[in-house]
Amino acid sequence: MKDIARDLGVSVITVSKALRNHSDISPETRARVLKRARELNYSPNLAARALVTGRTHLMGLVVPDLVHSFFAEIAKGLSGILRNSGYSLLISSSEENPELEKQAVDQLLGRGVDVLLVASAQENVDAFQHVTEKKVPYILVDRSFSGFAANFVGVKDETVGALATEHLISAGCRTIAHIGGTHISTAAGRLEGYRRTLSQHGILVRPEYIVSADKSDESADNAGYQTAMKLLSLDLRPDGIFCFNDPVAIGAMKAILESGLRIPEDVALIGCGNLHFDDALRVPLSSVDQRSEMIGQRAGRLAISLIEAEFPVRPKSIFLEPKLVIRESSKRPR
Amino acid sequence: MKDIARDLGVSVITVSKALRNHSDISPETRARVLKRARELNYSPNLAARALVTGRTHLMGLVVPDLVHSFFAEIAKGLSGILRNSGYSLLISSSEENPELEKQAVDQLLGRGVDVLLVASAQENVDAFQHVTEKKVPYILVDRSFSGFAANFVGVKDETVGALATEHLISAGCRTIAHIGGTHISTAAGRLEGYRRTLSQHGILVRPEYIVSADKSDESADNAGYQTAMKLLSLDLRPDGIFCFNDPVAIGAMKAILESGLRIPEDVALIGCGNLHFDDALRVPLSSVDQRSEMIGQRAGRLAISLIEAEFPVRPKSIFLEPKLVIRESSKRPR
DNA sequence: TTGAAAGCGGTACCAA
DNA sequence: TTGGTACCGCTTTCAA
Repeated sequence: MKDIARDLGVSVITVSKALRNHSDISPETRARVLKRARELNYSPNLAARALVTGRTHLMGLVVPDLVHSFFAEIAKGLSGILRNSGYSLLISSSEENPELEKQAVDQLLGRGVDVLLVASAQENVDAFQHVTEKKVPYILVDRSFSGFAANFVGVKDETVGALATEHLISAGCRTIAHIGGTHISTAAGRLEGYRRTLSQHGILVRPEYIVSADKSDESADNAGYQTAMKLLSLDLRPDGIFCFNDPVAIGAMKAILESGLRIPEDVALIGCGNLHFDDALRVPLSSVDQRSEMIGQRAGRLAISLIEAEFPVRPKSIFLEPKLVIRESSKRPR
Repeated sequence: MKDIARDLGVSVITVSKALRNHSDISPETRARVLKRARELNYSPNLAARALVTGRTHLMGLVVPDLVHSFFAEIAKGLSGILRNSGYSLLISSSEENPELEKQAVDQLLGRGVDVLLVASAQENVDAFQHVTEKKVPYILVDRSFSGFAANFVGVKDETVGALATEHLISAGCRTIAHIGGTHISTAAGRLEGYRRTLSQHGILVRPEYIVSADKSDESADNAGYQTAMKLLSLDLRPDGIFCFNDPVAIGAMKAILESGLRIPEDVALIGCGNLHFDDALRVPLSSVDQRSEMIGQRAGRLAISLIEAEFPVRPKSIFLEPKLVIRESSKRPR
């Protein structure tokens, strides 16, 4: 900037203003500045700008697992919105570990991100009080905390659970099990949708049909495999299994087939997330699409609006409509 | 910092030094400073620090596709190494588009990243001259440019191609086709390995067996599907197909099965990347593992060493050993 | 329409 | 071992 100013015989301030399209600069001065800036291949020092404006133009995203393509798709959607917005994206993975998530959030806050987006692995909301104190706006993505008002983008998990369960029922299943997750809102919501739908259809909700794939010490598909095996060994074997996500469903698929059972004839199967390769699985997997990429996009737009809001705004929840995707794993002959 | 200094009756400089474990501060002063800093929940303004030191402690990673789990795993490995290192990771996706990649790189350079890691979608190395000028160290990941000396972490693609082809031959295939990619080093290297191995075994390299899945206008699996269909309609149908990555192989798998052929009896299939869910596919897919997560880890360590090097160091290539993973898709009865 | 002065929150250099 | 001064590169406020 100094160089440009010197070369043109104007002040640094003038250059600064011209570069940012400030109103009170004559068109010709601006043109000259822009020209020289291009010639010198100038690009502003964002750290310096951040120091004085207090805005870093950095966004932080924390996901439980980058390799789970559901979250990768969210990141992709977000990344697309941010392109050409002037914002850069810091991504951290918590590995589904609440403690690591806290560290990641702290690191991002220390970085001075303008906004934080988190698909949280926390069991409760305590960790976010801390974020609120720092006055950094944040958005919960995919996973929320019941009874806690915060910006949120995702689907209504009860609807997800209801859609999946309803579908299994209409496919002729009557003994429907559910493999859920632990501690997180998505698990609770989907379970609730499952329960409600069964009840509405006058189907008994059996406690032994509700199990959770605890993946604290193993991968999701492994957990799904183990859990499904238990379900299949019950006296009254379920004829349909609704899994709270696709990786778990993949594990369950393996368990069912290894037990010599057919999908969907003996056991119908449905997951959540509609991963890109669901179609190419051993048995193409039915799933509830959660609009993962769209979640990222909407979250990105909301994030920008939050940053640019003059005053703190009331938390806003954006609910996307989940969509049933039916594939072989649940197409039962009537 | 000012507050701490005031509270303790020392200078800001003393605080600064104490906080950074600078040698010439008395242990007791340091202890007092640390204590007060903790009480005040102080965290340094990284933008300010970056401004004066010229180091942002930011790393930039550009990948062609976040949703392709091969790259997600690289990001995961990298992210793991960076945890607690004081570095944060900016991630951008180029969507396999050279132009978008350039933009992403420029944005990251503008951000002042201390180092850049790129799995490049460029056809040639021109775009990196630009990076070199900025004197920002960078590492090519997975994909390199032939004859261009740069830091690199990945596998030797010729070995990958050789491993896969060798395996198909030993599985009894004699008419082996290859679905490659376009313009990038990995595609060229794997093709070369394929050629060389066939020749070594005295098998004719037929041009009509070498096709490329151009995914400029469609997804990789779709491209794989289309391309495989062409191969299957040849007069002399191949009895084995080596695909240059797993998404393409998934498309090819679909094509083969839809054509009423069996895998591996009629056509054996192998891909590259060893994606996590290869095991759960319609036909479990043989693949060459490229140690994706390890690539991320090694790249991360190299990146840190590059930043901390006093003097520019000679570019270093780290080659990991690819590993054959045999699954149903290539287990042919002898 | 332009520019001077001040300062954002730190750190480096050198003197005390 | 401690601290003063200057400055990193930019923006904001206000005066010219």
